[in-house]
Amino acid sequence: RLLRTAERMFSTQGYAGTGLKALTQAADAPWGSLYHFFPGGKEQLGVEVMRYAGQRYRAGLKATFERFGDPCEAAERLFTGEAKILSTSDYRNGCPIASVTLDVASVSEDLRAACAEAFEGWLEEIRSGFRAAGAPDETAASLAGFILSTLEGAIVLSRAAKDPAALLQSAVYVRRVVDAEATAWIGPRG
Amino acid sequence: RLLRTAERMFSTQGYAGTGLKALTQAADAPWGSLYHFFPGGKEQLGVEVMRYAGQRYRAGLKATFERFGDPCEAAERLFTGEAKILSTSDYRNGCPIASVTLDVASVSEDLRAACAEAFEGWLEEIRSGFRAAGAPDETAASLAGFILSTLEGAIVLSRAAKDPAALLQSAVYVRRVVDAEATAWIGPRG
DNA sequence: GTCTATAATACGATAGAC
DNA sequence: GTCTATCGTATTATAGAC
Repeated sequence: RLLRTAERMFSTQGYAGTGLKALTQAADAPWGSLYHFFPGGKEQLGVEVMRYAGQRYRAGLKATFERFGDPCEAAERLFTGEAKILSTSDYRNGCPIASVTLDVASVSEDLRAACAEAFEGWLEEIRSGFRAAGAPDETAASLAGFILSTLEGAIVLSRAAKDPAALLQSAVYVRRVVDAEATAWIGPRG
Repeated sequence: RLLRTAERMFSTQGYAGTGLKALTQAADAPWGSLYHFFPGGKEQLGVEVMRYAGQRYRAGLKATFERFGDPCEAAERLFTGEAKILSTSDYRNGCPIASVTLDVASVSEDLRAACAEAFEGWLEEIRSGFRAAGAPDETAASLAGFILSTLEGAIVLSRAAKDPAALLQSAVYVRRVVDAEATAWIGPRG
């Protein structure tokens, strides 16, 4: 339960902005239990939260790509889905990995590596979605990097503006890119 | 000088992770001068840093678009240029606006608005770059949102992985998108 | 007016009580 | 083993000395 609460607080307040005292209070957990479960302190907590959130979102990605047979449509849905999530949560429910990355990438090497691993898992999931549709390995890899980059950046812009415009604009162009690439391996649309 | 130092520290450590004491120490400024220049405390400092950094980077964007007559090439250079900046700074020199946004977008309304204004200035600069080349207003607007989203997200992924791959992969696809769009308003390449 | 010293508080971490 | 009380430090903010 601490992990789940920490994930939410990291995504809205960042890593440095989330106090351990406030965390235990929000999770209705006693103060000592934190250092019982995480003897390594805040850094260990952060690493495990990155792992936890990484797996959770990765499962969501997998579900999205399995739900829509066409990976191109799945990619578009990532953007429109996130737009809905943000607008219905008053633009608070962002990406915990991105928040922690920008806070600590240059401060804690362990945490940076944990963030990188979480992102890598997402990239692998997106890659496999495109490979399953017949895309070559290299194409799937660069498409995944492009899609996740655009998605993460659009979340940042949308949260700053409290407006899903960036996500919706990006959705259109990303869809266009993946559709165009798809014609290269499945032939002209059909 | 405080603004310049704070911009750098925000971009590497985030807003919450940057202590005012460490800031004055890094800027070789006495402790009291901070509250002399910024009576509103840390929040006012943050707002003014966002303004300062927003204008600085906006000038850089303008210079890039003016340097390369073709806005499509300018857009691509934003990515390759940032890739060089990151790799030569050991992936520390990220985007201060994005860092602060993810730290405080849901905590301080004033700071969130300042971040949004900074991003909006960049978007306007990119838009004007494309409008100058003949793009319709709506096309320029959605292209700008897409480009800036992808750039910001690619910076996050690159910093986490300590690898410019995300930026370079994104550069290819962004270039492809803007080139394809350009044919719609200037006719087939030439 | 510009800076040093200090106040009040919250932080992360560690003891010891049950 | 699980939780409460406390420690030392760092934080932001405010006084008062020059």
